[in-house]
Amino acid sequence: MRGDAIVQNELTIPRRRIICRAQDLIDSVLFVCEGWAASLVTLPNGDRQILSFLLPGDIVSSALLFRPNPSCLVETITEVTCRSFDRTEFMRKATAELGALSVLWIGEKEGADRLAIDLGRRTAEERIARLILSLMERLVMRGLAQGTTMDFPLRQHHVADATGLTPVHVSKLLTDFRRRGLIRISDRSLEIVDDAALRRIAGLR
Amino acid sequence: MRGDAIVQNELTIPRRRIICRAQDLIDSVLFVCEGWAASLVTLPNGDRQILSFLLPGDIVSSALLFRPNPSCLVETITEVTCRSFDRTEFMRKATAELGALSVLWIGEKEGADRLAIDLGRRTAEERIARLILSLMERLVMRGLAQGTTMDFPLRQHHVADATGLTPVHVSKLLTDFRRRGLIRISDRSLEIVDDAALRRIAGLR
DNA sequence: CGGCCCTTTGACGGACGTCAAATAGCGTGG
DNA sequence: CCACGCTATTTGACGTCCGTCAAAGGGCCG
Repeated sequence: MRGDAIVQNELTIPRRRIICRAQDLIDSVLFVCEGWAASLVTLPNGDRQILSFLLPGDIVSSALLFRPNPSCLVETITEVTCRSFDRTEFMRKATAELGALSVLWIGEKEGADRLAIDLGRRTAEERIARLILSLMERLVMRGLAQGTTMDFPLRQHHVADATGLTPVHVSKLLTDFRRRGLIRISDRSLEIVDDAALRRIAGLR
Repeated sequence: MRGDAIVQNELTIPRRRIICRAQDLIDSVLFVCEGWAASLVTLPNGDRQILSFLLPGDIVSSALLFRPNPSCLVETITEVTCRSFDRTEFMRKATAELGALSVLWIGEKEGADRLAIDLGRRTAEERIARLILSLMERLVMRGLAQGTTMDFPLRQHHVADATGLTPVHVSKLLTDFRRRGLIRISDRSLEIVDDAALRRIAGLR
């Protein structure tokens, strides 16, 4: 899935900005190069559910590979730079590599299923621990973190929106995590101090 | 995606039986012809989360299109008959029709996202109402229900496993729905008596 | 310095879970 | 057809996790 030849352009988006809406018509495929974003849904009552965080290297809504209608809102968290490709052009090249596409597909589906399991069957503590660990793991896999410390641009309301909780409860649990010496947060950076304990809470052996 | 020529065979599975496990190796693609099944995950503590119900016409785990490892357990609810196709053979034919594949893909992803939203942000009442309405809708689309009445082979523990609730709480809410004249359940069949009210509860205008 | 957003903290309430016991169905075998 | 046993469902009392509300600090930027 090398697409260097068909780069449409590269663009930079300020933080807290909407990249695309569910009603938009988008004829390009976007990949995040730097920064964090989130794809999410907002309910009539104003509640928000973040479906996934987009980190550098992620595709913005793989549904856009197949049709121009985004399935949900995508919003930047930090400033984001990304590359856009013409959709039909991109798919002409990608079709040959169905394998790479299927990896994308399966990865997204597994992520969505994991989220459902967390929200359906785990406590607030478990959900937050799992969120932290999964973000760390994804960043480490991409060489963007060393294993115990990572950039952490999320506000507590992002954590709340991702875990199905309220910002108030997230605050209580995060300060509790800190008091128990599990993590350290300062200056938009998060350090996992007691990895084993955090994994135990997350239900990972 | 017509595959009549490559049917491997047709098989019948009794109710309450496991079709495939996450550790299995399956080199065929299965489609449900009759009956209901569920794909689900079980946690170490015994909790279960149903990720989707499989109705006649559904593919059993579309991940199996691309690799032989199921991502979760699939279990029959009623007796199920299904058709199996050789995976590589099936994909050879399907690759030409990327459009049909993408419809499958997007449908599954949307289903998974809807589930996460329900579990993260909706009350027990809303979740159950939405489950009933979505099952009805899917059956009607396939001509398997007339719009107000459907076969309903689910036990309350299935509803609980799908909505992230306990069987006890599901029982209380279902009897409440019945007392309020919203639905009628008898003899493994469910009738929506007050569709408008049920939709209102579900948050669908 | 003032305003805004974010975080923290505490008191309180409600939705849902847990536990337990009673009842109802349902299939099996006598 | 009845007896039995198992599994589902119902119901009530009670507990707890998490939400709501409100107020009081931080931190950052003009």
